[in-house]
Amino acid sequence: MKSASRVIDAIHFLRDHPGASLGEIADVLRVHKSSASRLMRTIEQQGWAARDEAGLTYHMGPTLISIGRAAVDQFLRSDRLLPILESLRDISGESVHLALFDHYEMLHVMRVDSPDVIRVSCPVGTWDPLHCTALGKAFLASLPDEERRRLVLGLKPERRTPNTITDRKVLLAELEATHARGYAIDREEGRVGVRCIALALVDAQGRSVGAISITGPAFRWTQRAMDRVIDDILAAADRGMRAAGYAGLTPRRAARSRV
Amino acid sequence: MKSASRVIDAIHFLRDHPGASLGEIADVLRVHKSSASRLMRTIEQQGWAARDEAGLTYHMGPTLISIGRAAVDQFLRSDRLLPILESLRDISGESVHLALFDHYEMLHVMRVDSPDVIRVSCPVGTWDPLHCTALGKAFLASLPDEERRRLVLGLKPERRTPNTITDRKVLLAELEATHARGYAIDREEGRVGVRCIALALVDAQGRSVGAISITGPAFRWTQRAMDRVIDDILAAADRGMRAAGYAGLTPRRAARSRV
DNA sequence: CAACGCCGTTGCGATTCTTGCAATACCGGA
DNA sequence: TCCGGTATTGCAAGAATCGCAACGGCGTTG
Repeated sequence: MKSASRVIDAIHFLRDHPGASLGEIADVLRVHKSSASRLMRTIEQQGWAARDEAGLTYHMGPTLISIGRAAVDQFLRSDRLLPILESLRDISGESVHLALFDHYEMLHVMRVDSPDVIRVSCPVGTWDPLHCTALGKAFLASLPDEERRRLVLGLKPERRTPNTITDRKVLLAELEATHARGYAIDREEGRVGVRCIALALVDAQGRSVGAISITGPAFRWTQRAMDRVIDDILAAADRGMRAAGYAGLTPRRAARSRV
Repeated sequence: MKSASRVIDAIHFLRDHPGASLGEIADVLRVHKSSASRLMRTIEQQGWAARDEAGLTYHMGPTLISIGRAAVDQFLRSDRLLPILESLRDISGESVHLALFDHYEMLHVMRVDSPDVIRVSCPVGTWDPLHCTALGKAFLASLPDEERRRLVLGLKPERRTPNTITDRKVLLAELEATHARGYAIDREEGRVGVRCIALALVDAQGRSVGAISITGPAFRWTQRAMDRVIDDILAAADRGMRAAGYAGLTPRRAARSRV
């Protein structure tokens, strides 16, 4: 099924290279210019690509906006992720959240609450910033270097608590550490009294989609408490993500989970 | 370019029929089940489709989430829509906003301000509800009947001002009138002292993407003021949208603009 | 001013990829 | 165990696609 892949490859290329020319597209797809011309015309007619006035450069078409919207909807209705959240809650005893990257923030879309009377829970549908949450840091850390830098340099890391990282350079270093560690930690950086760890959610093609966080009150969800369960959490998350058709943890993270 | 269209048709079908089986997909695409099987496998490998555990039903894949996100980005960076907003501002003298439908609200993404010292302007990046803004009503009115009903019946029309429509049945009737009229009117339903008219933005394939509104203070942006420029506005919007690769106004609206 | 280079588009024959069929494999229920 | 319902695979026929070469538009250059 070669030609089907070509359509998808073309859209992916347009995503990463807005304003590409026909020649570039033909080059990347390894086809003749004439074939690329015919292909792009078809895609354009379907509204999945658009050209500038001159007809020389291609962009993603507006119809893809509604595609993405529907994809988020169906993603949420899918019940394949809930078991992951539940298993992480059972292991940790704390609330578990799933958030997607959306408009430069993390959008909370799914939640499983801690059974404890004292618990932390963020309403579904609300947004959290990237720089001061474990969710955001896990997501950022999972991105390719270039994209991560672009995002970090584009945001304004405003102070939320005394622990908030407000310097972009420090944040980038923290993201390096997060990447090496395999999971993100929020040490009361977004809200006083709240601590989280979070794991990036990466699809089978390696694209970062969002993150899953385990959130608890700082007096209980201490470093020691995290250390006690982190191996189980990493193992369970890796299993669950793979079972749900995602990439699972990266080799480095998986290595740690094998300890 | 038949096979390229097939991929796109398949995704569109999955959007409208989440959980479709292979048989249904083959049926819609007018191909043999075996071909559909091979096609869907390819799409699935690319992350654009996903199956349930049993492998019997298909859904949109998580990778499409990032596709949609990038499409919004490129949509905003495109400068083909700005001229439309500017021309509408010049005709009306009021501020013009462009919003996309996003998570059951209208997301403001582009703005051109009125030159007047007294003006209304909504920050880019903020959301407005569907039921009490011209943007939302124009978008809803442009949808197919079934989808419109589904959306309206799903939302909670909370009161914002004395003029807010809080009854879903009344709202549906208002949307019928909006559709017939060709543009939406907000009579201080969202904010006291603010009036708007809005036009739906529909892509070349007939999919509603968002809306464009012209917003002014109620003392100046009166029914009489609107009547004075409405024909010019409709004509300019129709021209501009078509030039930018969108559907332009519907025949009914266009008919009015020919008056 | 004409020739050139660069870009995207079109007509056409060769070929590659895709298709539909039939057979196979799988699962659950009778 | 067999049946009805799925999805998948091997294979030959066939159709859609490909690459080529030629064309037309546009800006630059000699």
